[in-house]
Amino acid sequence: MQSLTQHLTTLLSDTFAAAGYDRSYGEVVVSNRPDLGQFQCNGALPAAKAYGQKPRDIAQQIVERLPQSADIFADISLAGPGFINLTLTDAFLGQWLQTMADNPRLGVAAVTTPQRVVVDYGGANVAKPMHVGHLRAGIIGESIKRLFRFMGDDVIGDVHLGDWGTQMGMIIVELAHRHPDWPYFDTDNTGPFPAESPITLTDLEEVYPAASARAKSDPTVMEAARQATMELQNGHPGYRALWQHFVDVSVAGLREDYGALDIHFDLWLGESDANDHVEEMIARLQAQGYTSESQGALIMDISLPDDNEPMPPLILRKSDGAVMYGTTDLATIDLRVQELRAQLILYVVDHRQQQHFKQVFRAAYKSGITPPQVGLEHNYFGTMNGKDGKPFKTRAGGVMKLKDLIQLVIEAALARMAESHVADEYEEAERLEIARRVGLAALKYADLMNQRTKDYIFDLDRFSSFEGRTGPYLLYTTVRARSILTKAAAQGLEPGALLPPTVDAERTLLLQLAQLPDALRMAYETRMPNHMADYIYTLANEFNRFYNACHILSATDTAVQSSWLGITQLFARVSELVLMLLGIEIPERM
RNA sequence: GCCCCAGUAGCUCAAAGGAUAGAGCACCGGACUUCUAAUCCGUAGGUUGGGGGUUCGAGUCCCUCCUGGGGUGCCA
Repeated sequence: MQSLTQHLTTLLSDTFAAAGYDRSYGEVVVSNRPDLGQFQCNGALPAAKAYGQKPRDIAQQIVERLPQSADIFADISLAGPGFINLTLTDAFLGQWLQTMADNPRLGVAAVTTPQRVVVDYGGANVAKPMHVGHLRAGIIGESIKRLFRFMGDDVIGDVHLGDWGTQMGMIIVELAHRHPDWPYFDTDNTGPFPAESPITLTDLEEVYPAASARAKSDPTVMEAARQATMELQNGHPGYRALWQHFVDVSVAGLREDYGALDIHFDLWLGESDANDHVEEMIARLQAQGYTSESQGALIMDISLPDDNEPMPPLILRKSDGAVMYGTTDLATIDLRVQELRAQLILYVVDHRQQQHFKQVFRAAYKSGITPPQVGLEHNYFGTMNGKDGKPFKTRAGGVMKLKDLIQLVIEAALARMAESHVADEYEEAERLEIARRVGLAALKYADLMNQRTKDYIFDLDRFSSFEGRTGPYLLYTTVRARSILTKAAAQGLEPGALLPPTVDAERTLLLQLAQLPDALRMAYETRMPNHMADYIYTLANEFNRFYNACHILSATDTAVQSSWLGITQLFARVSELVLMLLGIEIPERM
């Protein structure tokens, strides 16, 4: 099923073609002048240049060739230098929305050739608690994953933990410093080692910053950390055993944190999972002549003749023998292509990694690890800045923990509920669940509404705001629609066939509902959930206008009433779908 | 130094080269004996950082300058 604008575009394209012009001029978009028409086609203006004619003359020819009967268009007009303004008949609009309502996918066509897509969007690191800086990757990545899945692709979400770099060595060295008596540090000991972790998550949250600080301030500690990292990667039994403990402990905590955000991964792999593949891959790259030695390191040149900036080589193996994340990322791509049969890999990672991914992607294509038809994309997002415009530190301490932030928004939601007394008589458990969903909706929507690629200001007030353009507004509106349907059902009233709209608020709501496929397609093509966030806010706003203008349950005309219930149901279905795609849970009532 | 990104209402953000640059917050004024007022309606708020250029048409594309942020071979 085509979207409404696609349908109209086809119609206009045919008309342009019939008049002897290229089809491409027939694109129809929603009008930015609703006072003049519901849709517009601007094709006559560029066509005028290509064909050496006056734009108004071309537009006039198109207008004359369009079906003048009242079947589709109530009004076709020519304005300004050559804009074609289109307004649909209410009958056609009502009929179109009925078709959408009858469609299980709400008129959203699935992709014709589904692809195996890997979305790499976790970004969390072992041994570090999740903080506010981890929000975006999880929230945006989860939404992209859900959208791709809904569009019909075969999607695998991978958290891809940071579990193999120098930080691991730092922790090992720090623990060796504190507990030299632990069996993991006895070089003669090859195991077995204790099954019980010697360290808890709480311990790690204190150990990591301490380890990081000590390594940074003391070069010999840093050197020891590098050495430990190399030994870990090369299979030092004690280090491996200890490392496995803190990975397990961390992953248990991370599962909880992501679970609390309703973010779920299909794979809990990390950098370390590519390690067994690294040697083979490096050997292959060496044999194929892609590598060279430089300053003791094994590197791969990935510069191109027309680069307008110095492009550093990808360092496959450091001079100390350890590998960095560029190497594990490359090996991970190899595994994803070979074993997961990935056709498209999306990296939802912040924009500071742009050069890194440029390097890795170049290496992947150059070496043939990635065949040309497989897509590698860095769908980067902007950093969260403080009110001073400076980014939050992702490495050093002092940043608000994710758990604290979540707790804070839930408490704000509870306060808001107490204020309006709506939930006073609800059971405690339900009240808490509503607060959880409302708080998380506020948090997630405040993030998703921002354009993915841009930085934005982290402002607690925004995350605990429940009025206007917020997540809770969307929940409230959806719950309100559901509530009407429930009340109607209790009176024996069911949603029925959609009639042509008669009220302005109703008409604009239908037009907005009809844009669902376009909004999803835009978000899908650009991998930007904010297009869905924009859409659903506008839609909810139109529903609330409709709600205020048309009192459904007291409507006297039963056919109109059942049509309005039909519209309400369609709105609820669309809203539930889009909120699901944004990763936002809706309460039963609020 | 070089390379990316951003600069739009008091604040936070929108605006596939199209007509009169739009929302939310905050401010001011209206609408609940009626389906949940976490709602709706209205007023006000702008030489889109400066300057040049391309175009029938520029917030959007090009050049240049200013400001801020990020990246820039052995952290991630």
